[in-house]
Amino acid sequence: MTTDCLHCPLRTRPAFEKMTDAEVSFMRGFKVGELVVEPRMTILMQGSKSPQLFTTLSGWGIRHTLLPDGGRQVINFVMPGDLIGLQAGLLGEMQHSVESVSRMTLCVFSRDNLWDMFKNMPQRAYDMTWLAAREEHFLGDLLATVGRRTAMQRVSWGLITYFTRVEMLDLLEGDVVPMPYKQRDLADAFGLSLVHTNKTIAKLREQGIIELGNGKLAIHDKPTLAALANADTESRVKRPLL
Amino acid sequence: MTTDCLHCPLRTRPAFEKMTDAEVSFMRGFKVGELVVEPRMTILMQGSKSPQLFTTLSGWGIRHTLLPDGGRQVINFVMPGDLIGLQAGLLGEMQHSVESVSRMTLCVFSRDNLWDMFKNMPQRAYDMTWLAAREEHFLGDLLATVGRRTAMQRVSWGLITYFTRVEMLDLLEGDVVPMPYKQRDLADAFGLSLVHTNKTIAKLREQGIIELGNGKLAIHDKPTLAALANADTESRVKRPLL
DNA sequence: CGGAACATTGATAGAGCTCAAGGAACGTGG
DNA sequence: CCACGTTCCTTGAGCTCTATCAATGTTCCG
Repeated sequence: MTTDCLHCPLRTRPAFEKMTDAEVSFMRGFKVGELVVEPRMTILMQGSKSPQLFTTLSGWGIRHTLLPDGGRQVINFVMPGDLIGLQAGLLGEMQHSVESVSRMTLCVFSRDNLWDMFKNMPQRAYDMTWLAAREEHFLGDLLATVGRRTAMQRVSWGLITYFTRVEMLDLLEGDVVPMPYKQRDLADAFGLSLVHTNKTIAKLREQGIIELGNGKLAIHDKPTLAALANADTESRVKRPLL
Repeated sequence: MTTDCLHCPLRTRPAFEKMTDAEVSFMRGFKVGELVVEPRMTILMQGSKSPQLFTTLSGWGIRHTLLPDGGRQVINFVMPGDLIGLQAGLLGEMQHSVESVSRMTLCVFSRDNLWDMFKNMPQRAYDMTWLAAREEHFLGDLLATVGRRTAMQRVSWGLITYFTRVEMLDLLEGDVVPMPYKQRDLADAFGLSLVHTNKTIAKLREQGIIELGNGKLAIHDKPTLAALANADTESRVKRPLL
């Protein structure tokens, strides 16, 4: 029992651009199935040649790189509406792994149909490239954070950025958003040790700026957190959904 | 006096995929001009809405982000054949700046013709998306380096990666490649201070592993450098040229 | 010859890491 | 319903890697 694109629960959310009827019907054909994965499973493996791409229908995941010596760098957090596997689809091989954090439901697309899309539905192809460019933008921001910010700035920046992304998905309740990620995940994203991440979070908590725990993140004092982050405010534009 | 795509000096290099006649003639129409910039000039400014994309015909540049407090994170090194301004072309606004390091010659494309390309030359559109995915891959690797490697690993990884990229452009002479970037640029790429970068390079030099200076980089002992880098070997595939 | 840009080196301090131990929350089985 | 294991979070102590500060050297150009 899979979700028909016609009744896609994501499509109508404010974060996403409107889709034309032609696009929706194309996507119905593009979608070859649905995949449900349990928490902490590997969806795509670094180095693998997956024949499939996915769009996250529900749930939370992580994209990360594994270094030869066992180190782990989180590349991005995966949320509903996010496309994954573009690298495998285009380059032929994943350069990082994708794992589920919560239970996830994924729309499955076949790599073989990608070229069809470029040929027959250029609007969708354009959207896909748009998403790739946006992904690159995110990565650049994270790189600047990890390369040039202090621990306090990294954590502040990371939490604000995360908060804003989730907020746009309409998952905000008061000043609280879901936070399924563990401190281990955050540390690996910010390029910090687990211990130091924990201590930095503790400082923010003591000052009453945030609350974090039990699968929730609350930001009580956003202006202060933003100031600590040494960041410009993100522009919020609608994005296409694939 | 601009270069006709028909006689493009890059197209035939081993790093790039063959182009069909139809593609070449399309590119001739796509190219609206040529731009020459002197060293250390800003080509695209963070936050600007450039109406143009560029492909580097010759010369060397840098993509970097500027933080509000003055910090600078180098995102990537720009070499001949590299496409720049994709973000401005698609997202409408640059998220990082691009500056020249040496004198550069750039092929100029108009953003307005991008959609034409997706509509009428899907093969080229596909190639562009391929490039975007590859760029994302580079960024992910750099992120993992900056986030999870020690200073010695970062410098080793950075020099090897740089060397390999340049090598593929057919610019290798013995074990020497051009290195127009200053230690300041390297430090900002690796997320290290200038002083510490200098001292780390000095160590590699003392051990006879590399030579660096006077606009050249020589790698005398690649296996040792690779071991120090804690990295897997990069796969070398041909890439499209836009 | 003087100045600018870049590279090098030494001294010192501090941010963040590692190690280690304990606490809290939660599910499972007896 | 309690004991126990597992996973995650928290806190303290000590140390190391890297940043910062400061000075000197080098190269090149006008």
